[in-house]
Amino acid sequence: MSPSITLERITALLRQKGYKLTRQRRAVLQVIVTSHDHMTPSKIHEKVQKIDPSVGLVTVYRTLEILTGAGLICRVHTDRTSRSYLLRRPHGHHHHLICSDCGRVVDFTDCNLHRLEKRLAAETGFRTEDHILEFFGCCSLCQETAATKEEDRA
Amino acid sequence: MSPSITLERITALLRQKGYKLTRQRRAVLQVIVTSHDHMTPSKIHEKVQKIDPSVGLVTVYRTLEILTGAGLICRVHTDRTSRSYLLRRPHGHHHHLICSDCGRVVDFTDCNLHRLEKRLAAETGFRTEDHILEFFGCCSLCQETAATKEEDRA
DNA sequence: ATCCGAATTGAAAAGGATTTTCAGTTAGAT
DNA sequence: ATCTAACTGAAAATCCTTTTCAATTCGGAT
Ligand SMILES: [Mn+2]
Ligand SMILES: [Mn+2]
Ligand SMILES: [Zn+2]
Ligand SMILES: [Zn+2]
Repeated sequence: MSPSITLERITALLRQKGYKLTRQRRAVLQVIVTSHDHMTPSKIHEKVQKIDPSVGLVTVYRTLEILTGAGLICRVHTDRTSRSYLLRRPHGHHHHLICSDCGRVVDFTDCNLHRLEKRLAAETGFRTEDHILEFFGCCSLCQETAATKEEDRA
Repeated sequence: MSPSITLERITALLRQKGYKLTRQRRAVLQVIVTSHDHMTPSKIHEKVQKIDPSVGLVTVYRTLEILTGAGLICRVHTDRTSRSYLLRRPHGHHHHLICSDCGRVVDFTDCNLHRLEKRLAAETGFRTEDHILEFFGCCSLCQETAATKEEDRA
């Protein structure tokens, strides 16, 4: 079992990489660590401003770039125009189950695409090096909520 | 074997849907039908202008929207900021093998993710409804090119 | 072949996301 | 406490995409 990603662990890693731990960065980190949803830079900024209204959107962008470079956050792939980020919880290769209702993301690590990759290589001559895989749907919490509403109506 | 997607077939379908077949739209269609690469609106515009320099970028965007609505083109999911489109060759649900060297896209239809979806539903309670799956790598042509260069050096 | 009206067009402006610039501020080593 | 490179916010610049609007064009009706 790998250790969970805590604020302390992240700040230690950033400090180790030579980054300063500013008031602004702490606020951005706090927002990201305490959320299970994927969030756009703008949404993160909105939440950060509740902690510290003086933090600018540009600083959010800059912090997200650092965190991406350090492998501490993931981007989720959606059809939206703006990017969307999330704390990287599993350390290695993994994928996301994204709730279309609430934005919650559940991670999974075992995608088992080797067989498919091998078949495609044989059929098309294509040598695969990487892949994107994201599932969209409804998380268990939102299913419960929907079920409860259904009951109330009865 | 489903019939191949020809320019005639597409224009017939658009006309049937009540769209006018303008000079500009014909140019955009020609560019898309004759390419196996995914292309950004800007790249498409560039190619369209070689056929007809008077066509504006805005018209390319508008035509892409119509073609998307009619299910005649696909978007590919990459890390780039701008969108990228491609003629939709398989009719139904399918995915892409995208060459990182030349941009060529090879389609495949049989993703076989049902088992994985079932396992994830059992493990996480998540009910999946849709997914994105794209492979990145090197197409057979670019592998040959690379191999030839390697030989020449010897 | 000509006419007509709605659909379509290009140019320009607006919009939205992200990046760059720059002068002032600050974290953290000494 | 001092110092300096790293960091910051505001504003401007860049991209990509959409909207607006007056002029043009397609294609059905004459
Ligand atoms: Mn992730
Ligand atoms: Mn496709
Ligand atoms: Zn949910
Ligand atoms: Zn290639």
